[in-house]
Amino acid sequence: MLVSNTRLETLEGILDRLRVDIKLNGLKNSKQREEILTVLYKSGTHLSPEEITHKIRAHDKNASISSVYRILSFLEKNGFITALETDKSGRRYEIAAKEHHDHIICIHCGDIIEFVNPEIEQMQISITKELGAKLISHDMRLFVKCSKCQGL
Amino acid sequence: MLVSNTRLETLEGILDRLRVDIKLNGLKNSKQREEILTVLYKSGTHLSPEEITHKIRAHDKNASISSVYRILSFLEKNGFITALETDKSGRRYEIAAKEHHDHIICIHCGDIIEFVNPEIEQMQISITKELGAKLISHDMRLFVKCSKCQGL
DNA sequence: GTATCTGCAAATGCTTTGCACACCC
DNA sequence: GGGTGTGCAAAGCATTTGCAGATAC
Repeated sequence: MLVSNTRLETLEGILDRLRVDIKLNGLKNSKQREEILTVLYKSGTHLSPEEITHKIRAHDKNASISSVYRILSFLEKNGFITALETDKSGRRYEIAAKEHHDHIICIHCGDIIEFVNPEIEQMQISITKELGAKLISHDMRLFVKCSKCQGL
Repeated sequence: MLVSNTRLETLEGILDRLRVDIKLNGLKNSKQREEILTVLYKSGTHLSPEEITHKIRAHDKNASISSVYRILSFLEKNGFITALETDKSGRRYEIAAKEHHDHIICIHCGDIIEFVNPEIEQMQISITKELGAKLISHDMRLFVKCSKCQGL
C-alpha cells in the first residue's frame, strides 16, 4: 500500500521541536539547521547533501557542504530526518515526519515509491522477538524496473 | 526462521560454473578468482575486501586489494557472491550459493543472523506486481540489539 | 602473439575534521 | 566572554582506474 506524501506535522511544529531539542542539548540556535529542515520538508523527496547545499545557497550564498554534512548528521541522530541509500552514489535524506515506510527504487530511472505493509512490519517484530533480540530499526528496499521503464 | 549455513552446492560445483562463465565471456582463467571464491565459500561469513585480501595473501604474498575489488565486482555481477552493507564502514561479501535470505544485524557486536520468511518474500512480489513494476532484487536489514548485548 | 589479469600508485568521490573567525546567549 | 556554528581547505577512507609488466590460451 502506497504512502501518501502528506507530512504528519506542520513545518512550524517540527521547527519548534528542533528548538526544544537544541535547548535541551545546550546548543545554540542556527539558521542553517532550520533552513535545511525546511528544504527537506518542502521538497518532500529524497535529497543528496549536494542538492541540499545547492538549495540553501539560494538564501545563503556562501553555505558550505561541510556544514550541511554536520547538520544532516545531527538531524539524523536526533530523529528529524532519515537516510536512504538508493545506489552507490551516497546517502539521500528525507524528513522523518511522515508515516514510517519502506522504499521501492527503480534501478533505471531512480524513481522512489514509498510504501508500508503492516503485516511485514509485524512479522519483522515477531522474527526478532523470537531470537530474544530487540528491533532498533529496519530497512527494506525493493529494487525494481518500474512500469515506465519496462520497455527499456 | 533461521537459515542454516549449509551451502547448496559443493565448492567444486561452483568453481565449475565459474570456469564455464569465464569461457562464455571470452575471459581467461585466473587463480585469484578461484581463490577468492574459495575463501568466501570456506569462511561461510561476510568478509570485507580487506579481510579477503588478507586471507588470500596466505597463498599469494603479493595479492593486491585492487585486484580483489575488481574480482569481487565481477563475481557479484555474475551472481557468484552478494554484497551486504552492515554499517558505514563499507561492503561485505558472502557466497551466493546459499538459500536466499535476509539479515539481522546487531548494532552493538556486529553479529549477523540470516533468516528467510517466505510470507514476506511473497508479499514483496505482490507489492511490486500491483505497481506494474518488476522486482529485480531486494534487501531487508533488521538492525537489533541482540540477546547477548541486551544488558549493555 | 594477443588479449586478459595483476600489482602498484595515483586518482576519485563522498564524507569528516582542524582551524580561525563569526555568531548566539 | 565563552562556547557553539560556519566556511574553507585539507585529510580520510573505501573504491576505482591507468599503466606496464605478467600470464593464459
